[in-house]
Order: sequence, then structure tokens, then C-alpha cells
Amino acid sequence: MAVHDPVSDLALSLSEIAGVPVVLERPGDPDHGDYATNVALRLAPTQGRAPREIAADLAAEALRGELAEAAEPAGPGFLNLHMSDAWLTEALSGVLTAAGDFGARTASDPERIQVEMVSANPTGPLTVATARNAAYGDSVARVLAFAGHDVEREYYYNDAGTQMERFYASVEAVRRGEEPPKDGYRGEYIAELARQPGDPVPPMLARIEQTLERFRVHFDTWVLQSDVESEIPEAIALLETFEQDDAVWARTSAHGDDKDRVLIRSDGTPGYFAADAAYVRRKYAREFDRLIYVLGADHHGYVGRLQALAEMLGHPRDSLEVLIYQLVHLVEGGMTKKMSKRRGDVAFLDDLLDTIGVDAARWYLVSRGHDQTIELDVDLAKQRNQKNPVYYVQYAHARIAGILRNAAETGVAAAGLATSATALAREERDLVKRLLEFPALVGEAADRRGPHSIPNYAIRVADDFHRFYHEHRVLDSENEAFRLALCLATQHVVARCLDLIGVEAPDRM
RNA sequence: GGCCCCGUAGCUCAGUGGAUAGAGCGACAGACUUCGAAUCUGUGUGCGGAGGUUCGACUCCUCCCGGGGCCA
Repeated sequence: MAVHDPVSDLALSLSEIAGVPVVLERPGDPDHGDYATNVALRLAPTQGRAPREIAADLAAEALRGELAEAAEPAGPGFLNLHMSDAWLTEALSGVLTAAGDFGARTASDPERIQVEMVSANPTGPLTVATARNAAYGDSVARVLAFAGHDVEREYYYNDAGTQMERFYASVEAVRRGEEPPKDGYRGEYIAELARQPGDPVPPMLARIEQTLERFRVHFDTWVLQSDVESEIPEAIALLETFEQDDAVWARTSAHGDDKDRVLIRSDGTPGYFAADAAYVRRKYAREFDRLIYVLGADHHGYVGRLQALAEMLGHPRDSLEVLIYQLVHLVEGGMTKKMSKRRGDVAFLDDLLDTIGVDAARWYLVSRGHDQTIELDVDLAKQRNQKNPVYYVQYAHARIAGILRNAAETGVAAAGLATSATALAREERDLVKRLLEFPALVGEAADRRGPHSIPNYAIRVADDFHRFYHEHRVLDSENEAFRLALCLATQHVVARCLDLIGVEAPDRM
């Protein structure tokens, strides 16, 4: 059950009147009221009446039900609603009661979800390319968990195969005092690994995990491909297969894939797809309702075969979701660097974090839609000043913390209950309404797997707060109790927004 | 050759059928004797192109042009 959302309550009441679901939006023009709906325009074709006429009827009903202070039809057939100060004040009180939970548990059908992400083979430190995977995947996981789902984060890696053989060969070569092979890996980290005796994979994995923890991404489970491969026979037994050219194939083409896939090669060894199949089977065996894969755009070809596997294993193909994000380019000194390990044009995530900090890195990597290629301007991102939106939002949080500190010193506590002594000013009403947008916004971010709307919204909140702060004194004002409550509620929402994208909400800067 | 993503302001990007398309950066001009000036106020330019669907299209469909990626 969702926590306190006055706007959706209002929409529900209107839906009962209209007989169809009503979606409320906030008009840009203040003359168009606090909330508006186009429901009359949608109803017009089926009812065979003029939109404005329907809107007028709805307005009359809404007023009779005391849903709003004023309601009128407008434009081509919009219904505009004006809310009273009392309504806004009560709504704000509800935000304070919900506190950090405001906007939580919007999922109508909570699921057990696994988000598998990053999953880079331990051949080297994490790069900027995988950083987007981590930032995006982790924020999706956070948003889904906040919406009420049970979320697990998993990292899948391989310690065999061509890439890993080259990795081992590179370390061995350096240990013998030779150059790494031509197609091997090189760099300071290889030399470091070579200096320690024993298997270089555990220390490499440890370093990767350390970087991820620094990036505030925590994995619940780490799965080794060779471990999964032992379950290949169980998986194959469940698939529709056929033999051709001495190889065993899965008939994935019958389940939406471009072509069939080799399970067992003619020499008797399992193909890559056999491991994929075993892995998908294992995931479902662990009773997840939904499997999410977070993959870069260069892996979009996997979508069809993975969903085919889901279907062949007896699950809805949509229960296996592949979230594809586009690539990241770093721009430094006006020069674009493409991130590709193969071209040797490597930028390590740790170096990026050293340069611009974790907060800025996470902010920029999730504040763009995942379908959008990112041009990350390192010179802008590393500036710790007002040009950088991440600090603009953090500043709002710190500023509020400062006010609350001062209030506590003078013995004035921020009350949980908001009451207003005077008529609310425009800035106060705007800020309250902005905060009330949060549940719908975060619910939509969860449904759409689009956490990028959160930082964009956080900027709007900070905007409205700074404007309010500039116009109205909080402490020792005629409306101190209400304004303190407003500050506290704003702090909750800003802190939650930042938390959902893995950015800190500092009390001082 | 097939498939995926993108094209919105000088730059980086929001906006998945509604009213006059927004924000940050950059530029210019202002605002602190007061709770944090890392703040606030004001000033511009734009939906790649052509059709179609719709009462209504940046949004949905088709084609073209341009950029990026994957596969063959």
C-alpha cells in the first residue's frame, strides 16, 4: 500500500466522479489552477458531448464534493482545480508523518526482482564504460526497492575463456620479466598483480569490489560462470533442442530470436549460449518474479536470445527484462575520448572518481535517459561550485540543515504537524505542490526503469526551495511553525532523491 | 545488407497525445546590516526534413537525411 499521496487521492476522488481514471497534472500557467485534468477531452468522443460541457459538469460535482476550493472548465475542455491553503497544509502534514517514507511503496504488485549488472570479467579495473552500468543499474535497483519490490543485486563473472587466458598469460609474462603478449593486458595494475604470488583473480576481484563499494554499489551475490556451467545438463534438458552438423542447438528462433543457438559444439564442448541457458535457469530456480539484465548498447543483440530462454523455460518473456544503456564519452579540454578497452583508450572508474568525486560521477551518469549517449564534461563535473547541479541540490539540503540547527539551538523544534498562521504565499504553495509531485514521479521512475527523472526533479525542488528561502524568513517569522515544517519536509524529499541515485545529502558543505 | 539508439536553444540535456515546449552551462544587467550569496531576480534563440493518424503531435506511423553502436 502506497504511503500518503494526497494528489493521487484527489485523482481517485475525481475518477469516481468521472467514471474513468483521472490523471492530474500541474499546469505551467498559474491561472490554470493548482491541478488540471484533460479527462473531459478524453470522454468527449465516447459521450458525444462537448468537452467543455463535460468539464463544467465535473467541476460542479467536484465542488459539491468539496474536493477543491474552486473548479472550472477552461480552454478546449480542461478542468482546472484550485486548492485551499488548508488542503495544502494538511497534505504537508502528511508528508511529515510519512517522513523518509514519503513516496515509498507505490508498486501495486510487489515482486521479487533480481538486477544483474556490471558483470565485468576480472581482467582489469572497472572502466568508465562499466561505471554507467553500475550507476544506472544500482539506481534502478534503489528505485525498485523504494517502490516496494524485493531487490537483489548480482554480479556474474567468468574466470575461464579467452579473455581470462590472456589476462593470466599477461600476469605470468610479467612475472617472468617479459612483456605481456601482444593481445594481452598491460598497465600498472598488471605489474602490481604480478608482484604478488598466486592466482591474480581474487585480488583483481577484490579491487573491483572495492571500487564498486566506493561508488556506493553493493552486490548481494557474486556468481562464477564455471559454477553455473556445471548445471548446463539440467538446463539443456528443459529446452527444445535439435541436432545438426554434429552439434546440439536450441530452437530459439521459435521463440522470437533471430536464429537458433549452439548449445553443444560438434567437438562436444558447450558453447557460450549453454552457460547463458544454465544461468537463466538457475535464476528462475531461485524464484525471482523478474530478472533484469543491465547491458550496454553493444550487447543489444542478447535481448532476443535471453527472452527466448525465458520463454523456453516456461516463463513469460517479459519477466526477463534487458535494460540497454548507451555509451559514455568523456569530454576533457574540449576533446572527446571514446571509452573502449579494445582500442586501449581506457579510463578507469577510480581515476574518474579521483577527478570529479563520487557524487558528481553518479549524478551525471544517471541524470540522462539510458537511451541517450552521454557526453560527460569532466571539466564541468569536477567544479565544486554553483555551476554544478549536484552541488546546487546538495546546497539546498545543507541550507535546510543549517536552519534546523539554528532552530534547535533556540529551542524551536520543527514540528511534525504543519499549521499555517497566515495565508500561504505563492512560494510556499509552489514548494508544497512540488513536494507532492514526488510519489507519482518516483513511481513512474520505477515503472519506466528511468531514474534520470529523479535528479531533474531534485533540481526543481531545490529551485522552489531557494526561491522560498529568498523571499521568506523562516525563524522568528509570523509563520515560523509552518515554514519549519516546510523546510523539514523539503529536506526529506531532497535527501530521498539523492539517496535514490546514490548521492550523499550533506548537512554542511 | 539486417538490427538497435539518437537528432529539441551556441553547448549538455528534460519533456512517451493536450493550454504559450523547459532547465543547467555560456552571455548581459541587477539583489545581502537579516536563518548559509554554493543563493535570488531580469533579458534571448529551438523541436533535422516530408507525408500520414488525431479535435489536438516534440510525443504515434511511413519514408528521407544526418550521428553513434551491434551483427553479418
